[in-house]
Order: sequence, then structure tokens, then C-alpha cells
Amino acid sequence: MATGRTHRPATRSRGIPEATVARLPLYLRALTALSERSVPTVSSEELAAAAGVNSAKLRKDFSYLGSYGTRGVGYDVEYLVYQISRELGLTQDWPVVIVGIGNLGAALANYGGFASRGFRVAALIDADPAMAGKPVAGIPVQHSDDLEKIIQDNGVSIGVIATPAGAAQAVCDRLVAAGVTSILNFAPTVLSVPEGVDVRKVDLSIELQILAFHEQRKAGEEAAASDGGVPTAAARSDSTDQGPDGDMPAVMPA
Amino acid sequence: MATGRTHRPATRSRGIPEATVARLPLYLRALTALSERSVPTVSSEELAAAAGVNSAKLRKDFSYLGSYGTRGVGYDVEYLVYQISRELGLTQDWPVVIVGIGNLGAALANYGGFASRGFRVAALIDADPAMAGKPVAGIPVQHSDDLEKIIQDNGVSIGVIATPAGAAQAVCDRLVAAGVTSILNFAPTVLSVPEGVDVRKVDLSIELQILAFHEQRKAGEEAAASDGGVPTAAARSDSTDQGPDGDMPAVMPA
DNA sequence: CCATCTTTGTGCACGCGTTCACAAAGACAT
DNA sequence: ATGTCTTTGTGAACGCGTGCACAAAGATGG
Repeated sequence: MATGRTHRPATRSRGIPEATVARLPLYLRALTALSERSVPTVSSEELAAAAGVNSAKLRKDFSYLGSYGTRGVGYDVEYLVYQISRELGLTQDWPVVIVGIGNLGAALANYGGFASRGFRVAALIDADPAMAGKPVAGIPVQHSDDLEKIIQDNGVSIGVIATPAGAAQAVCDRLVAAGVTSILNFAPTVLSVPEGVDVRKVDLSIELQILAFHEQRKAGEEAAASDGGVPTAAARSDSTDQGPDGDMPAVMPA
Repeated sequence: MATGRTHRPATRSRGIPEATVARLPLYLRALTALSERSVPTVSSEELAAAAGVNSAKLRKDFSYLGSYGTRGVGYDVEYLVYQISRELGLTQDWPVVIVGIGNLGAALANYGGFASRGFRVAALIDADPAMAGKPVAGIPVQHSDDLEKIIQDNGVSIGVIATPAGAAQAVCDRLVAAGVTSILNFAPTVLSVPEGVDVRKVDLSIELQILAFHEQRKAGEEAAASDGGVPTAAARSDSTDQGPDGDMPAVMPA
């Protein structure tokens, strides 16, 4: 999970558990694939396999939306696509702005997965004057001076931040002040926002760090007992409570 | 959370809860920032605020690692940076390969957050012969024919997939066969891997869809009572079991 | 119309994660 | 030394999420 809500202790919006909401896009993706292959119906077992989840979980998730299946048959693919899209709010057009058109911002601008799901890139914004006017993914980059006007003119309520960490909070503040109420943050910073504004974050390096943890554990298990490879805790005798600063290895790649 | 484990019901590795592991990188980032500002110690309250979490949660998280704080004072920043780095396995060098050097792959190759945390981009791999030899982020792209050799020569155990969805599973299979045991997947597909291989996924559009859901709900709440806002299911009489495609209301508050 | 078979929808139990609230530990001043 | 004040570390309660297992629902065939 590169993601994670920010604040709000997993509130249950309108009866649908947050965990379920997070899985709906997964189901939708699998269903869309089935739809393209003109598959008319699908059982919870099949769909669960395609989405990579447990079938009981899937059925329970769908039960929060209503009774959309037919016992003995399964779920109608097209109908379910529609219901989930509606539930997620994808039947309407969501104009989004991407702020920070570096490598990542450009990648996002070019990402096909947005347009195909009701998201429309209304504008690309960057602080570098040299970028202004230059087209990225067919859309001319605009200067951040005009941020407020762009937001208001396009009725944007969702903003994507792909700036360096240092600029993120300032950009966030401006977006919020201009009326944005949902933010997808790619900058490695914790954003503070007023009540009522949703922030989701994606941190590329966090995922990698979590993988490294498990990778290390795997390596440690194999080498276990054979060498002091990665001796699960206890390696450091707790007597090291002395001056914490100075003398321990302090290697640390960072 | 753009992320999410794949399979494995939140196993507790070596006693450290998965949820805690997922937060360690967050703490590490906040601590690194403090370290750069030469802050010697920090209280759980301060650090929790910087990391965007509850202080009780932070203390409990740290308690799984050991007793690294001093009552009445707080935590020693440098010491904690070292402990968390060690726990996450960041004190060693992790060579990674990035497969699929499109916009996103290039963005990842250029991403500074990797190198600064013990991850070293050992190779960039792409299936397009025209890309071969072309340098991206200072590293020449290699053709995917050599994938196996590259993995083995560099002792790579972590792979990043940034290919189109259609190619992801095939790439994944080759990576795993060549010895990769951890995969970070950016392609919008569910990857199936053998036991013992970890997969984490980051789906850019899923995050946006979750935001759209909440955004819709916010809009619906404001307009509530003024109109037939969001009639929880039951709105659709179940008699509509006919052709699922065409004709249902399609009202949708959104 | 009845029997059988498939698949949904869900009651229930269990476990993980979160949070509260407080006792224990140590710093610091007197 | 002794007392006060700060902050950690954690026991305990609670709530959410997950998965089992099964009854109800409906399709399908005779």
C-alpha cells in the first residue's frame, strides 16, 4: 500500500466501509476487462480470483452496495460495472489539475488510466517559467501564478501534487484556498489541511522500504543459525543504553 | 493507500505487526528531516505530529522494536534513525532493476528517494530495441533479452515493474524465474506469483477513484435533503433484473 | 411441479489494529 | 536526597475487517 488515508479514523461513509471503498476500483478494473471480452456474467469466485481477493470478502463488499447478484448464476458484468462506477462517482466528469510537471508529473499527465475512468486533466501547472506553454501529453503547461484562476475557471475539486517535497505544502495551501477539496500527494511530505479536505498519498520509496524489510527477513530466515546474518533483535544487547548519539555504527546508507 | 499487500493475511513477521512496518518509513522520513536540522531529541508527541500519526500509536510501534526512548526526555533522533534503518534493512545496499522505461519508468529512475535510502538502480530494462543504450537518469537502458543475466550478475532481488498492463505478468514471471523475490508493481494488473515472493502494488488511478468517492459524498451531503440525494440502495426495485445494460435510472446524485 | 444443483448473501466468531489512560521511569530542581 | 514534572511504555477495551460456513434463493432439468 503506497497509500493511506490521512487522519480520519476510517470513517464509514454512508455505510460503506473504507476498506470496501478501497477495493471497489479493483473490482471495477477486473469487471471492465471482462466487459471488453464480452463476458455476460461472472461468479463471485471468478471475479475474486481476477481481482486477487477472497470471494467471501468480495460478496460482502457487494452486499454493502445492494443485492446485485443472482443466486445460482452470479453477477451481471455490465450492470455491476455501472453500479460500481456510480458508487465511486465515476459516471461524472472530474476535472483534475496536476501541479509539478517534472518526470513524475509528465508520467501522470500521460497516464491513460485517468481519462478512461472519468478523470480529465484540466491543466498542468508548474512553477518554472521555462515550462510555460510547452505541451506535455498534448496539454500546454501553465505557470503557477495562474493557479487560482485555473482552479476556479475549470471547477476543479481534485488536485494532484507532484512537486518536490519542499514546495508541496505551499502548493497544497493554495489549492485548498482556491477550492480544491481532494488532494493526491506524491511529494514525500505530510500535508496539513483543514477539516473537510481529503488527502491521499503515494510514496514510491515507502513501498520499496517495506519490500526491503520483508526481503531482509527472508534472507535472515535462510541464513538463520548458520551465521549471524540478520539476527532478529536481541542481537544488540540492551546494555547499550549509554550515550545514544556517538558511537554506534551509524553507518546508514541514507 | 495506493498500496496493499498481496495475499498473505497480514502475517506478523518476527513479531512486528505489518501495520507498524508500513509506518516505519514514515517515521524514518520525519526523523531524517529532524536529523538534518540537527535536532538531538524528539518526543513522541512531536514526532507523531511530524509523521502525521497518533502519538500513542507511534509509541506502541516503537515498543515493538525495543525500548529506545528515555522517559521524561523523548527519543534520540540519530539513534532512532539508525535503529529503524536497521530494522527496515536499509543499512545494506539493495540493487533494484526497473523494467519498462516509459514515462513512469523514467520518473522512477530519476527519483531521488531511492538512492538516498539504500536502493541502487542496478539496471533499466525495456523491451523496445530503440531504447537500448539510450541513457536515462545517467544509466543506459538495456534490452529485455538480457533480463536474466542482468538479475544474476547484479544479485538483484527486488524488481520494479513499470510496463503496460499486458506485459506485466510475463515480465513478472521472468523476474521471479531469474531469482527476484520482491516486486513493486505499477502496472494495473493483479500479478500471480509463487509462494515466497512478495508483491506490492501502486495504482495511480485507484487512489484517484477513492478520492472521487469521497468527493462525491461531500457534494451529496451538501445537496442533501434539497433533492433526492443518495437513496441508499433499495432505490432500484429488484424487478430490474432484465437486460442490465441499457435503461436503468442512471440518476446518481453525484 | 418437484428435485437437484449452483451461487449468493450474511450471521457469527476471531484476530488485528487503534486508542485510552495510567503506572513506572527517569530528568531536573531544590 | 527528595519531590515534582515530563514522557515513555503498555495493559486493557473496543471496533473494524476478515473469513468460515450455511441457509435462502433461484436456475435448471426431468
